[in-house]
Amino acid sequence: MLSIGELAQTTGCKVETIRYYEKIGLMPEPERTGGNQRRYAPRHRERLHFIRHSRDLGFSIEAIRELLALSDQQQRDCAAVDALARRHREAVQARIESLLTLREELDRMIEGCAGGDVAHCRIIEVLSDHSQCQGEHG
Amino acid sequence: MLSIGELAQTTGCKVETIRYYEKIGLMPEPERTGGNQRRYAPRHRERLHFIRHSRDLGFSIEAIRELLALSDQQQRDCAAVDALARRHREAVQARIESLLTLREELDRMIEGCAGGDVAHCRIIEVLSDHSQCQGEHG
DNA sequence: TAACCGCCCTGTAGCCACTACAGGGTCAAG
DNA sequence: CTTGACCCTGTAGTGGCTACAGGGCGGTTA
Repeated sequence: MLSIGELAQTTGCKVETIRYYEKIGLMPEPERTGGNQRRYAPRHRERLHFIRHSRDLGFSIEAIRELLALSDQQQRDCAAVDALARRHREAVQARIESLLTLREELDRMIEGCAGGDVAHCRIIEVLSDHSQCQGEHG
Repeated sequence: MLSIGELAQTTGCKVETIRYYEKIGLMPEPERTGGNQRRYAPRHRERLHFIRHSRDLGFSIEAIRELLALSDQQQRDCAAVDALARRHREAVQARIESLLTLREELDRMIEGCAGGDVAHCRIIEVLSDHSQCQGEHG
């Protein structure tokens, strides 16, 4: 049985975050010592690993809640899991595309800056006026 | 002179957001009618355009605060503006790279899923175990 | 002039996913 | 038995808004 600090260390998760996951019902309530301190069994460690890894892969708390519920129903078809993962993949893809557009606009803006004083700064000028951008962004 | 609703319409910014920008000191306090309603001059519209465009380009509120302060000092050298823009560009670049890594892991995970039941779902398996990932992410 | 209705006002609370305290209690080593 | 590292609960803060509640204003119509 692990204390919350030990669990935190083995999972790379902060103590406060573990308590937070418990409060929002993502982590089950662990046993307690006589002095009211949490003591975790291996299954808690596995679940926290699952949560942390999913978070690192960008899944939202609500998505993880669904994934956990699905992973508890071992005999059901995994189509719902697949759909969730694909939806998230598409969201990541969209974010990448919008950041690439952004980077282009930033590059154009920065390249345009030839030094000198603020009154003639290309960056300030572009920021004031979106029509000087190549395309849409944001 | 524009009412707050008119200003919102011409800038594509919500009314609440304009009031929020005023509260945090990003927008200057406008004049008021006898009945205490805000009335905006053209310079407010320009400033709000600057703010919105900067936000769309991903600058943080604090960065915009600095950019606005710098753009008010027309005769100073624009090196500080340039540095701010470049730093932001690098942050965007880093974010893109981390999302690309993420997308790769998600793709590998999704491709690995051959259907069937949750007990044998590759996605659930990888989520439980980071060592099955190619590299670091998150 | 009164009524109407859409707009405006302030202030507060909520969103996400944590993080950071304050003010106290517990556990294990020495 | 004392020390000090850890743990407890509860609340408030982060960024950048958004969404009310409960009231007031402004301009048009009757």
